[in-house]
Amino acid sequence: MTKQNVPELYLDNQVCFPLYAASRLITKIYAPYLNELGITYPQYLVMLTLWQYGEQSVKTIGERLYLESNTLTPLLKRLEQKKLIMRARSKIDERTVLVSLTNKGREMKEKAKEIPGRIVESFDDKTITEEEISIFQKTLFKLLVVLNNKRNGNNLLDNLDLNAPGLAPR
Amino acid sequence: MTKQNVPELYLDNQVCFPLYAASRLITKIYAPYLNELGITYPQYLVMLTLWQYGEQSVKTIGERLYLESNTLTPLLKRLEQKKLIMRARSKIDERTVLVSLTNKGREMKEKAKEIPGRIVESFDDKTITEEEISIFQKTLFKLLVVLNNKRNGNNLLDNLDLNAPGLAPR
DNA sequence: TACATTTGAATCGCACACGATTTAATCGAT
DNA sequence: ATCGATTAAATCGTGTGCGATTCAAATGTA
Repeated sequence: MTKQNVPELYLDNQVCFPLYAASRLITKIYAPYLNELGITYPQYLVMLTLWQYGEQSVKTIGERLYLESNTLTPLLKRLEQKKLIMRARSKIDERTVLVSLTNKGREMKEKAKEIPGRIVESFDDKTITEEEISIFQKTLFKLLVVLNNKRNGNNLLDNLDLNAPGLAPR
Repeated sequence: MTKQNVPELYLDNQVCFPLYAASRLITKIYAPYLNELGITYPQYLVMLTLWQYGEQSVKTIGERLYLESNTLTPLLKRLEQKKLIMRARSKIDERTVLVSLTNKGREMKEKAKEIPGRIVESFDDKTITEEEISIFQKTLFKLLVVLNNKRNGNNLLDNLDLNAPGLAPR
């Protein structure tokens, strides 16, 4: 990508805006399904990390979702109000708040399991092939690594948690 | 293929979350450059549409950015306070509010022109090739079409404004 | 052991997003 | 021409995001 071709608006408008728009539209696709569970998309992501990894600190959740306490603390309080999670100071390190699932939170996982399938169904329109999505996902993943490293001001790939929900299988 | 491995979890967690995360990280990349101009990323997108198309209604801006008046009205009022735009009811249709650039808003374009190049520079790290980005952009574009059609509940591609900023060149 | 530094959450203020509703203007079928 | 339906903005309430700051706990170093 030479400077010459960039003049006005390549990555800028060709990628950044569509990414921003697609992200919002996808959240809207989830909304009706998540409404049935009574949670929002960001809250769903927190639940996903808890279902996958179990009890963990606010900081750890933040590293996995690329969010910080200023966003997570209020969000977690809302999940707590809904009796889906519990928050408790760690006995070992009083600075740390450990987040864990309640029974109600664990039970929600069963209902939530249907969601991915229902989302994929709604994309089953042959416009985009599975292979295309696969390639797309790989680049998206790389992009996330680059962006995350820019943000942290280093060149290590180590910073990306490969086990973050949705970043790697399993 | 067991339920566990079904591509279901695929689009869901493999694409949706990274898309959400990448979108936010990209906004953060823009922040320092936009700070120099005193505007936010969504405000920058509105300015882009005005620079590209000139005077247009709130509804039209919304169609181009996939936003509605509940988001745009307050945002436009902030741009108006900054003396970058003007808002005026249309004489022809009193329901419509026409948004246009002030001189200050027009002048900002010159400064803003540098931004795309500076953004692209920060991606010039060889991790992602130009071809990869090109393919990525194509799929992203298709995705946007599919998502937008889902949202509007029809199968026409016509709904997507191919001239939306960043969706197609020129 | 003191004590400055670092760290993890929380808090604060502002700006989106967006579902739902309201208001005013226009359209359209009779 | 009338009046119900539609349309464009605005308004309202809730929930993120995030930069900046605060606070308390833990850490490192003299």
